[in-house]
Amino acid sequence: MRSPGPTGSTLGHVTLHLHDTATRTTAPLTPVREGAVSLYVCGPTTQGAPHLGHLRTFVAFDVLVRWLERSGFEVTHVRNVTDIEDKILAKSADAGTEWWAWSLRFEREFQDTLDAIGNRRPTYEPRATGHVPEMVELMQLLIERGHAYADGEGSVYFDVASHPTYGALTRQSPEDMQDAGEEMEPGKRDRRDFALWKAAKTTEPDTASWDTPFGRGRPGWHLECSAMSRKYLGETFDIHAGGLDLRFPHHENEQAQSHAAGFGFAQRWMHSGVLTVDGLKMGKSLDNFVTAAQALAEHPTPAVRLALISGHYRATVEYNARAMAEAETVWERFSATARRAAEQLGEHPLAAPGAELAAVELPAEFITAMEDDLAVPEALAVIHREQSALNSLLATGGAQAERAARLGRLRAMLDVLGLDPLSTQWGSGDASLGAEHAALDSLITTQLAAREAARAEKDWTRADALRDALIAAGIRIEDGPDGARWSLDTTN
RNA sequence: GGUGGGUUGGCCGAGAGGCGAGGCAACGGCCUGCAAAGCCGUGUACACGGGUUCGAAUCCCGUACCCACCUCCA
Repeated sequence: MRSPGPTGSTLGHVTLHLHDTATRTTAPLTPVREGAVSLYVCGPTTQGAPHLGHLRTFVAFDVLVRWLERSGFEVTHVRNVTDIEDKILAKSADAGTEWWAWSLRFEREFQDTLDAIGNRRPTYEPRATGHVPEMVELMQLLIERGHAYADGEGSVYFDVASHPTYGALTRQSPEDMQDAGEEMEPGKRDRRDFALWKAAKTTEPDTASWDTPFGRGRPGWHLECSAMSRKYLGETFDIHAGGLDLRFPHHENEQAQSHAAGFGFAQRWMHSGVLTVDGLKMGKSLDNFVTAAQALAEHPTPAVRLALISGHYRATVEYNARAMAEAETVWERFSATARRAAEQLGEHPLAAPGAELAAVELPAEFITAMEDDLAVPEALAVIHREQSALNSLLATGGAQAERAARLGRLRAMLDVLGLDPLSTQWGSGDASLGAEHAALDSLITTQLAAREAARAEKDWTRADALRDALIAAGIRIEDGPDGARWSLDTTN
């Protein structure tokens, strides 16, 4: 285990390089506070169920967090919940539900889904509605500094013209945005100005607005992230991350607010590529999402996770049946190899579900790949090579110490990706020793014994009939030197 | 129109001036009673046209097509 140095993590000459979408360069990570990394990831708006586009982003940055922690950094990971917003109010009203009940329902669904797919939980998950005083304070600061104005009706706007570097993040000049912008509300001075705070509407419930010195209203979308990142990470922090589609307007506006308030704000921006279906972005505007629930019901969960990280985090990833079939096959191979090795190793510590994988030394090529802007596709190539070597060893009965070492390395690398097949999260062996599994094991073992007897008598017809019946029932049979072992065939 | 990203073998997907990443599929071999699993082997691909260079998928110029964002979006 290495420890971070003053300019980032160190391992000989290797240093973590991450791409910064603001400068479009890939450079060494140099944290504000030595040995620690502060990360803000834009979280969900709880207007509906999580879809695969959300998962893609949150899984990508979960891999970042895992790698940072594995590298010895103390990570403070904040992911907000936007629990009040136009669509939440509209949809809950249509459904005849309180907006806060609607929000909480999907907040829980997001949390459950992200737990299910194996993400680590953020350090803090602040809700927008819990930070109204912080937002009011920030608006007052912006007004004092001449970068925001209240319209007297309860709305507060950011004054884009007062902030010369507006557009810097996305390299757009405000002049090019002349005819764009949010709705031209009566109190706005310029169409490009955006709402920090939105005046209460008579059509919206009283519970959806708060009293402020500027009048009664509710948070605009962008202000909350500036207020919450400041509260939990400080005025200057290391990384701000989110989906590529949030770059504009959301991140541009966040940066404008925080910089105009005098904060150092994010030192680096990381954006995950979009997830596509038939070549087009999965998203609200096209209404082409596959919900997380659908995908997880149709495929083994770790295979979904694997499919989402199989392309580099900044590349576009296409979701389709073919890609999923491949991910399932690959996952099944990882899983089978690890289980086979664990069975051979018996009580060895590296075969246990809670093995100390952090103590396992990772292959240099794997580290090099991950340190190079999280090159997961390259890291997977290293994993595949390790897997082949382990399989060869298992077939030829190599030395126990070497088998254990290779299994440890395989698991440790997969664990960085959140895909250790023997973890309590994904382990299907010991973890499923429930009554159903025991009953199934008893029945199948009887069938396999009958097949062995037939094979001993060279009654191939009967032996094959027994095998075919098990396969038809969805049982995978693997013959080995010590007899047959079985597992459930999850690939269809 | 503006700002970015992209086009790699049957499919997916890295790489970024010389060395055939890797995976899935397919085919052959080993193993097997036969299979499955596993292992070994087999693929000279980089949108198109010019240019630079001893050498270009990689750099430069041009062209075509695709995608994202340009105030709802992870």
